[in-house]
Amino acid sequence: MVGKRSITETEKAVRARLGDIPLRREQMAAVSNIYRAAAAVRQHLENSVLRDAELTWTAFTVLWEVWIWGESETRHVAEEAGISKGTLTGVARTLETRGLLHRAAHATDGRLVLLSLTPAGEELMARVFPAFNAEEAFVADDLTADECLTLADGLRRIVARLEAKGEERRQELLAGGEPKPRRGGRRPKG
Amino acid sequence: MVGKRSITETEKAVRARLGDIPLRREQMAAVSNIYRAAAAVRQHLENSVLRDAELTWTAFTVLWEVWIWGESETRHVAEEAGISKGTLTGVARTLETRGLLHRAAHATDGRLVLLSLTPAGEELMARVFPAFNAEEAFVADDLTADECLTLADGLRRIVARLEAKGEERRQELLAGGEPKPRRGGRRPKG
DNA sequence: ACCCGTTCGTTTGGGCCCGTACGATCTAGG
DNA sequence: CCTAGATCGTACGGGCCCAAACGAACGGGT
Repeated sequence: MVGKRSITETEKAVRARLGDIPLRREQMAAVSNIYRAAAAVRQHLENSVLRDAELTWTAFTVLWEVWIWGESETRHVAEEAGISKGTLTGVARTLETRGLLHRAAHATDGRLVLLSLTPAGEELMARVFPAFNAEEAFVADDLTADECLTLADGLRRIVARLEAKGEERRQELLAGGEPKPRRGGRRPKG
Repeated sequence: MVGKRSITETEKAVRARLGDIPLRREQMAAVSNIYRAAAAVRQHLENSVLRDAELTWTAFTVLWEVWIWGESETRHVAEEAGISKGTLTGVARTLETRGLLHRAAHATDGRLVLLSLTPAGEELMARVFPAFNAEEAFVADDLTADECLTLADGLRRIVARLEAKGEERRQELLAGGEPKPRRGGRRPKG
């Protein structure tokens, strides 16, 4: 599910594949392990707690944001959940259909939509979140509390670096070539 | 894009939301930062190197596996890439249409399909991978090499724990309640 | 040769995901 | 007022994603 070849084995194959290209091994090991760990943790939670509650990862994330912060504007929920506003429209509709989420108009700004949990949504989160947190603790249970904090700090510094300098970096990389559109996305009106 | 509220702020809101439930804060911080970092890194790479090459994250992962390991059976590629075999069928078809991937029958086992890169695929990877690796190095550039190794080790231990005990744990959690089907997935034949 | 359980990759259905286009709405500046 | 620009959530198109169902192919046992 996460790959059965070891990091060491992979690095060896990479060096064999292009021994001339200078690799940054430590950074590569750290970053590629972020993907592996994220996928493994997500899969564990999806196949245990979330499956039991019949929630997808994203649906849970959306409910969690609204649960913690209370009634929220959709753009903020999308931002916090790390999904596009277009995606949120669909997820929110699904959750509304299931009677877990409520959509309401803003009192003074007619463009805004506010999301809040229904009583059923509140009940679900009160039941699911403790189980979710228990599994988060389970996956990290081979690490001491100190090691968890060290890990969290290293990851936080990567996130902080990208928030501070990511956009600038992407601009630099694109300088010269026009920004090709990502595959997918609505076609021009013509 | 990754959320503008701090971890500290979030934890405070969580405690306010359910002060009675005992949280495991260190583990929670470590694990939730894994999601944040993974999403931030993936988004950075998708919006720079991969966008320039007109590749999605998954498509790149599939090409990378075949590039590093050479002609491979599809089930192994899916396993290593961390996607289901059904997903791989679609991704491989897309890449085949674009002339980057080649599909061939196995010499003796008629069930197997072998994937390999076309010359165009080889050329693309030789150009894209160095840029990809450079961005992996960029995102971790605030960490020393030692810190990268510490980070990689912590993440590796989480992955190892899940590989060793994840399945068993999920069995324990399901004991008592029948395993509800994940949302999505083909309906039973009835 | 013929079963029969196993293992492939593919199909299918439901859902997530992004980025562009779009219409409704708000807000400044005249 | 009124109009130009900004910003909101939604519609849409293309692609990814999973799990169950499926048919082709394998392989051991008779």
